[in-house]
Amino acid sequence: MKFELQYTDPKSNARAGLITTDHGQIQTPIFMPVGTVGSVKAVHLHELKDDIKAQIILGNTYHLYLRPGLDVLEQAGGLHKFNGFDRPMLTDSGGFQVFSLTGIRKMKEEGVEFQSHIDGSRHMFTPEKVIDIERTIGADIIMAFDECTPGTAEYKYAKESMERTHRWLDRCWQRFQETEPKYGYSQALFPIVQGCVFPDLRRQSAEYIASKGADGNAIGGLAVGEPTDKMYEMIELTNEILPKDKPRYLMGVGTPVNILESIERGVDMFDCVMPTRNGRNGMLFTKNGIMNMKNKKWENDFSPIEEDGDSYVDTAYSKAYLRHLFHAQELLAMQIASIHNLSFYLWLVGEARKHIIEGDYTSWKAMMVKRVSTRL
RNA sequence: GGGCAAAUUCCAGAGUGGCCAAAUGGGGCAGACUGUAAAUCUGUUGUCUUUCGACUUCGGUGGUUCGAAUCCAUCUUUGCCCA
Repeated sequence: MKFELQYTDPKSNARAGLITTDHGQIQTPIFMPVGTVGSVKAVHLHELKDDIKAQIILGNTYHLYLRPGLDVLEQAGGLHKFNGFDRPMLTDSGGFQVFSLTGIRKMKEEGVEFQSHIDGSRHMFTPEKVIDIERTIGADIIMAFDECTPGTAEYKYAKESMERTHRWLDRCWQRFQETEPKYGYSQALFPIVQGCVFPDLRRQSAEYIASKGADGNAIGGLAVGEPTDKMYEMIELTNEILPKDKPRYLMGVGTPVNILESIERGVDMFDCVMPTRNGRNGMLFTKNGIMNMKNKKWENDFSPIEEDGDSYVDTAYSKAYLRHLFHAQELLAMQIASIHNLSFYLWLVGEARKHIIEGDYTSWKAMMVKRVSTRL
């Protein structure tokens, strides 16, 4: 994997770049749709590629390991062959599941013992095992196994957690060096900065992560319960330390505003379930603000979903029709919402890139932040 | 024509003397959702009031009772059975 830093905003830390993988290139800043179990929920391949114009999508180690399982993935020849998405992919390590599956997992120095949310069976994830699984899934970018520390953690816990994540990183790194890709194309391992909301821990973690000299670096443990201004503060001080010539990936973030603000602070890559999950639950993000499509106010509004939207669904369907589909619990509602929201997110980061290149990112961002956060 | 059963808040449907403005489900209205245990979850759903609370409501009418959605009479309507 290669990263070329193409433009840097003179007025902020925003950057535009180009990532090259064996499955193609990614223009940054980029938003990566989440496809946890190997599918971006409610979205077909041709919609994902041609309409949404996804340049890279995510998969999840924990979920794919449980189902369909490593045998199937290996027989398929990796996830790209299995799901048909022939562009770059990234796998999350299961570190987020360490955070989200509280109650059915046990943390140990060796790793994490999980109970499957599907059948309750017990599984042990160690850093080594996670790398092995990620080799088998075969994403272009694979994430180190970390603990996503809750944003509300106390200092003592946050420190211990961060230090454990660092030790796990060493083990991931070593396993990664000792093993080869399985399917004939290369893989890059991204380490993850933790440290919760504590500046000294964040700096310490960023320095440790930077010292690995990885092809790209991630910022984790944000948007997990801490105040938004804390999140921005952590991004800022982390990005002062992370190398400029490598892509920076802010994991799991976020709202359109979060993304615009983080781009300004030097983040290049994003992923979030928000456009798909919230979309399935009736929330649409548009250039002009946020709509809850289930609301009565759209009942008789036969205007297009979004007049100047970037996706064909925006003018193909009306607000009233989409509201009807949600009320009728039609699958099409979730499909339309997902396609719309992902198209919007990809449009947003694409516009951000244009404005970084044109040199007016900060003023454009200030205007956009107001527009996209309006409640319609 | 005769017999039996039933009528409850938007719908279905509990409730058979006070703890009932009335369970539960649906529907409606609104909210939440940030590396997806999420096509999920939460709140609310008679009127008025900021709260306390007040008022109206369980097919109609009239009773019994300190007190009725609940008991009695009668009427209306609906369903089932017999002819």
